[in-house]
Amino acid sequence: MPELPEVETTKRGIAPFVTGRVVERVLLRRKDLRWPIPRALTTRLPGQRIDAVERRAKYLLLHTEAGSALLHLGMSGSLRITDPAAPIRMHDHYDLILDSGQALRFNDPRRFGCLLWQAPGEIHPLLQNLGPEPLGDAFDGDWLWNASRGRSAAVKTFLMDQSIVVGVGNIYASEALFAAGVHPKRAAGAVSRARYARIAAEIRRVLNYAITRGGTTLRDFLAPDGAPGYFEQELNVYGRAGEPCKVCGTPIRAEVIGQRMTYWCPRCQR
DNA sequence: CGACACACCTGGATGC
DNA sequence: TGCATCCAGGTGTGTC
Repeated sequence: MPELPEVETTKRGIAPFVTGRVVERVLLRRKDLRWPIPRALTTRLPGQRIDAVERRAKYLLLHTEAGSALLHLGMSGSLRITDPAAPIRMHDHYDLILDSGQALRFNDPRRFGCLLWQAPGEIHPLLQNLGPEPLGDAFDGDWLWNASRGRSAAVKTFLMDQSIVVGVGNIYASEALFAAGVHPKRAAGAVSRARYARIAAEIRRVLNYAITRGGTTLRDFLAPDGAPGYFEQELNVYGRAGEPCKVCGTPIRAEVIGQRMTYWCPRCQR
């Protein structure tokens, strides 16, 4: 799925087309994705103007006076701006039809994404236990260091915990740890304050750089204009098992850590 | 509370 | 070519 850079790319892609537009109609082609789609999407959203688009963690929020549509792309979801009359493709699950004559169309083969509703003045339960934004001011090495004391889980698993810091998924956790020179299996609680400063800085740098490249396209992900992400060409370790490290030439290792395939250079990362 | 296994779902790649 | 198997960008839930 889309991690933070892909969701941010999606946000930037749709914002100019949906901000200030009125949702004329919500067309659902199925009644549930990961969870049932609440009635509010068809009873409250139509007729509302989208005042702003926000990304929080890997979620997107379309804010209106009556409440906010809460979207998640799951593992394989993508949003496109399209002509509502454009042919429906396999796994096109819903359209938000706008007063501009265009539609925001969601496609998601695996249906791990969701479409939910947040009432005005409320914070949806899914957003309540999230850690800080990695590109925001509340996130730094000291935050990670403090949060990690006494934790025995692998540092890579720790970084992917959305209650610690949001937006870092399986690709960027491996990439940031490579950039920081930290072995992904090291216990989170055994990583020094200085090394967390480096990890935090590399998370920021890698995410920001990936955003400038339009994210990473491994198979499904496309920006709302249909463009793939180009960060794949910049991956140093993810998906490169057995290939030489771009820094030292040592074959990249791969192993499942915390149920997710993890990649690292055994020489550059300690 | 933390750590971990599992579940959800489809499609593409791989191997026989 | 056909079929079985494995793997995939996430994350809530249940168990210990």
